[in-house]
Amino acid sequence: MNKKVFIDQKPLSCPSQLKAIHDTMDILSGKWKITIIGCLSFGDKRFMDLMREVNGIGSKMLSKELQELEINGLISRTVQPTKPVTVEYALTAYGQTLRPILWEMADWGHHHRIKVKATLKGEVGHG
Amino acid sequence: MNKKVFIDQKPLSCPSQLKAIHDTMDILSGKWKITIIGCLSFGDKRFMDLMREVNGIGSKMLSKELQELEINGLISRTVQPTKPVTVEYALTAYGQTLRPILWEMADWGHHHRIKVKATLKGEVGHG
DNA sequence: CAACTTAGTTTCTCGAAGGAAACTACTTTC
DNA sequence: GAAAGTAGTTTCCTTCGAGAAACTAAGTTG
Repeated sequence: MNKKVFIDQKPLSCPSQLKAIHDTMDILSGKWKITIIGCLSFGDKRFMDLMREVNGIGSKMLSKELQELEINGLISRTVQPTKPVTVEYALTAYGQTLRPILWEMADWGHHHRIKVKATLKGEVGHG
Repeated sequence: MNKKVFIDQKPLSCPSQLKAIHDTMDILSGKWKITIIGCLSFGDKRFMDLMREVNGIGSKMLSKELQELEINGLISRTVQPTKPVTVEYALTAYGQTLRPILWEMADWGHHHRIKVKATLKGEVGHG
């Protein structure tokens, strides 16, 4: 668990590391994937639920993003034998393993916002 | 430091968290940013060094990606008074704060690769 | 059988991302 | 003064990501 003590000193550029980072980025890329994952982190959702909750998404994009997430094992798609048929999407246990990454990114993004705000203020006062 | 004990239970979808994650993703997006950051994590580099080391990049893209990284404070650009003038790019202390994210992503991407390989083997043996 | 719901797919379109090659501008070396 | 090295910029072109709207398909209700 104190692997980071070492990690923080090392360069992060061995080609295999970069490839791995890019793989992760690719899987999370696309305008809606992270929002969808976030949405499903609250609990299972059906297609129409996601259409309503993911603000601004169209059915084509939702369908495409869900397919990609499913192919990568991050979410599961279960057809329920209801009438009419409904489809339940859920974060898989594997999808949950993204949490550390997503929290690190949320954390960094939050700090970045604060830093940018501070920089702007500094520039206004200065120039 | 054991914030994660709590974090791992919570959903990650409060709009502000998602916004922060997307901010981070945007800053790291672009085909070459991560490779450039990785490259600079070994030490300072000049424009032509990066052209040589970042395989496949063109001068237009390198210039553009460097500008964006500089705007976000992740790298610094220093004109050296040599003849002919050279320009040194370096990871800033702020750029270094991306390390935890990048290592989490490298880690996850590595595990994902192993998992995908295992899945493929399983499918071949099975069907 | 018309209207509505669920869960998508298809088509058409536009703008952004990215690449190749040529060009700028300055300086040193031969 | 031509060639080569520095650090880019500009132009032109192609491809990819994404959106809007229409359409499919199956079942349900009145």
